This record gives sequence, C-alpha cells and structure tokens, in this order.
Amino acid sequence: MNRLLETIQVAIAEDHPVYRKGLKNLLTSEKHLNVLFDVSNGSELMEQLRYFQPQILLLDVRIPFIDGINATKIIREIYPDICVIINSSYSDEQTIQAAAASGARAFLSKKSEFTVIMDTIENVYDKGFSFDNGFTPDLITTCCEENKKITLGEANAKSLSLREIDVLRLICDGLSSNQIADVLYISNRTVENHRRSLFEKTKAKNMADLTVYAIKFGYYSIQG
Amino acid sequence: MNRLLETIQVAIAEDHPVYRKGLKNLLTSEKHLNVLFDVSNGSELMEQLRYFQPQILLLDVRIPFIDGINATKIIREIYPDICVIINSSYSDEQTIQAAAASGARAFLSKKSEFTVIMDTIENVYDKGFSFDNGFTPDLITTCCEENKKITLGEANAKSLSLREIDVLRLICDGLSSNQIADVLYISNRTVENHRRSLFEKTKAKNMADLTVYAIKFGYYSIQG
DNA sequence: AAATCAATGGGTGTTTATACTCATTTTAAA
DNA sequence: TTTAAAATGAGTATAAACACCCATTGATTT
Repeated sequence: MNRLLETIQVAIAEDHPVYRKGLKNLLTSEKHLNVLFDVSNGSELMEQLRYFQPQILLLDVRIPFIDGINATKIIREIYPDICVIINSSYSDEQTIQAAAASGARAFLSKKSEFTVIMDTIENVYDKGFSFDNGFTPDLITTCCEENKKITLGEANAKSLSLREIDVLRLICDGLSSNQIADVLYISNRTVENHRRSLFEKTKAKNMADLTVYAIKFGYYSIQG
Repeated sequence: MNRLLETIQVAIAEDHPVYRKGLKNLLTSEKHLNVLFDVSNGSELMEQLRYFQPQILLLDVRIPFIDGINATKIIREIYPDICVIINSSYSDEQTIQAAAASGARAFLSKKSEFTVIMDTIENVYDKGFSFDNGFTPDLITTCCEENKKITLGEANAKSLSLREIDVLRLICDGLSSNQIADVLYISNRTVENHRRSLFEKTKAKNMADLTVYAIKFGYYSIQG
C-alpha cells in the first residue's frame, strides 16, 4: 500500500492539558496524520463523536465523566469502525486486561516514546491491532470470547429526532416540562409526548435514567 | 523589576517523554525562559546538576532511581538556591504534604493548564513560593516543624454524607424513592429527607440536575 | 395515492416528586 | 459532657411526572 496517499484521521481524549497539547503537536507534524479533534473528558468525547469519527482514537483511561474503558465499550457498540488505542499511566495487568476486554486495539504506556506511539498507530491502521506492552493475541481472543457473552442490545436503539434531542438537553439542564414548554414555545403536553417517546426509545424509566443516557451517548455534555 | 531583561533558567525532570517534550516546547517558546536541560530520571538529574544549576526545576514525583521527593531533599542540601516545583499526577494530601516537607517551593498538578504552570514559575521566581493546589503558607510552616493534621474545613462543609451518597447513586440508577427505600431497608420519608439535603448541598433543582451533579463530581460513574 | 413519521396538541387519571413543618435516636466531635 | 450533625421517621400540601387514551398537520417515502 502507499501510505503517502492516505491520511489517517486521529482523535485524542486526554485530560492533562500539557500532555494533550504536546501529543497533538507531535501528531500534527506527521504529514500523513490529521488530528480531527482533542477533548479532555468522556462527556465531550461522546459529543464530538456524534459529528466526527476518527479512524484511530487515542484514549486515556483516566478521564472525567466517562472513563476510557467504559467509553471504549460504548464506542464499540455505536462506532465499531473506530479503532481505540488505550493510553494509560500505569501498565498493570488489570488495566491492560480491561482494555482488551473493552474492545481496545492496542495499549500504550504514557511513558512511551513518540516513535512507539507512531508505530502503534500505524500497526493498528494497517492490521487492526498492535501487540505490545502486555497486549497479546491470546489476550484478545480470550477477552473476545468473554465479549460474546456480554453482548448488549444497544444496536436496537432507535435514533432520536431533532426535537427530542432539544427536549432531552433541556431536561439535563434541570428544566421541568412547563419550563421546557416556555423555552421552546410549545405546549407542555407536546413536551410530555416528546418525553414519552424518549422513554420508549432509550428504555429509560425516569429523568435520572434519561440524564445518564444523554451523557453516555453524547447528547449532553458536562462542562467544567 | 524588568522581566524583559531577565531570563529565567529552567530545567525539567520528567519520565513521560511526550509530556516532557510538550512541556519543553511550550517553555522554550516563552522568550524570557531558557530550558537548561531536560532529563527522564533522578540519576540523570543529579548528574546534570553538577554542571548546570537552573533557577527553577520542574520535578515530577514519580521518576526512576531517585524519586522527586528525595531528589528535592538532596537538592535543598547541595543546591539551596534552586527552587523546586513539584509536578504530580495526583494532588492527594500525602503527596502535597510530602512535597512541602521536602522543601519544594510550589506544587503543580499535571492536569494544570500551561498558563498555570507559567504563573507558578513566575511566582516562585519573584517571591520564592507559589501557593496553590493545596499548597499554603501554613502547610510550609507546619510541615517544616512536624506532621500536623491538616484541617479541611471548606471541604467538610459541603461534602455529602455516606448515606446521602448511597441515595444519590440509586437515584442515578433510575430508582424511585419507594424503590430506594426498599433497597436500603428504610422509610421512603427518610429517602426523601436525604434527597432534600442533597438538593440543599448540591443546589440541584430536580433529579436530572442531581444526576448531572453526581456524574460531574464523581459520585456516579457511567458504565458501558 | 397511500403509508409513515415527526411535531404538534389534548383528556383523564395515578404515582411520584418537591416543599414546608416537625420529632427521635445515634454517633461523633468540641 | 455538652453540642452538633447524621440518620431515622412522619404530617400535610401542591407541583410535576408518568401512563394510558386520542387527534391534526405537514413532510417524506413508497
């Protein structure tokens, strides 16, 4: 293959600003790479993914709101084409195993040299996986067997309409049905109907449940 | 003083290559700063210090061979003019206290924005200390004498009780007051009282608001 | 042309949440 | 040992949420 003709789309999720900026600069300076976006927490990550899907996602384990492992699980369900590379400060067995089980394609230590990061990205881009740092083919296969047992039926979830997303976000802002009705200039009965279809589509039971769903799937992003 | 005529001599000891390079690039781009050297472990650090003495040393706690705390103690003895700024991934009390006791002039979280790093460097250069991230004048004096208990007055004032956290988590799980009462073997009136104090402490208006708060401040984590 | 769906609005209920008031017991701290 | 706070429970209200039912309009799709 001719690498020169291809540009790999990369994204970064990492909460240490200096590390994130440094990594972004180094990746940007590579001609065949393009950094689609960089975010500092899981909430922002899921929001960005709704609009931009990178081929490679460099994902820190310890990020706020939705941690790297759970984010990987969710991403595997909604965006199975995105290859997640887990990046962690600690390379202990539990973390590596959790990364493999969640559906990550490679594991990187934060102590890695930049050349190692580049090698890993290219390996994942070419072959789908990169085996290093305790990440082995054996581990993947055993973990994938485990994965088959825990298949979640999120694929059945119907997509939300634009108006439903409006209502969902205002719910997360803490507004009541009446308040939402005032904001959107519609009847509170209409708001309640939207909410009812939100419950049906998301299988949520109440407002709290709905809020968790919204954050989990990037419909609502937590700030600060 | 005229900052433009002065160049602050800085050095970096940090074992994560990407973070180190990123930080070095950012510091180098500041005109009144000069990065004397950057090393990846305590052994290299002490070797470099024999030939080059920076005015400010940005020192990671977790570096190989000689960790940041011990390195600071040694530096204070041999090179008392070098101002050490401890840089750490975790801002827990023990680490901050240890940093203060070892003779550090400031404490930085690795999650800090670059502007915060710059402010800290300039504060230390101008005044000898920078008080932030739990680093207080009191801490310096008490740590230099003996290990006293640090009272966290403001943290206790707003912190949630254990039972309140139980209730908060079950709310996020989507349970109603009656269901929570069943799970915790208490009256639903008690649950409602806990919920009321949760509203008071968090200033949330309803369940959705409370759920966002819980996720934001780490009381509830989203599972994949 | 017929069917589908998003968006709008309503009727009639029951359940739950929220806002006040208050009291008791236990536990931890000053 | 007195004080404060946490954890428990309740009475009485109103507001909101939630569960069913239903219809109309406009846009898109088949």
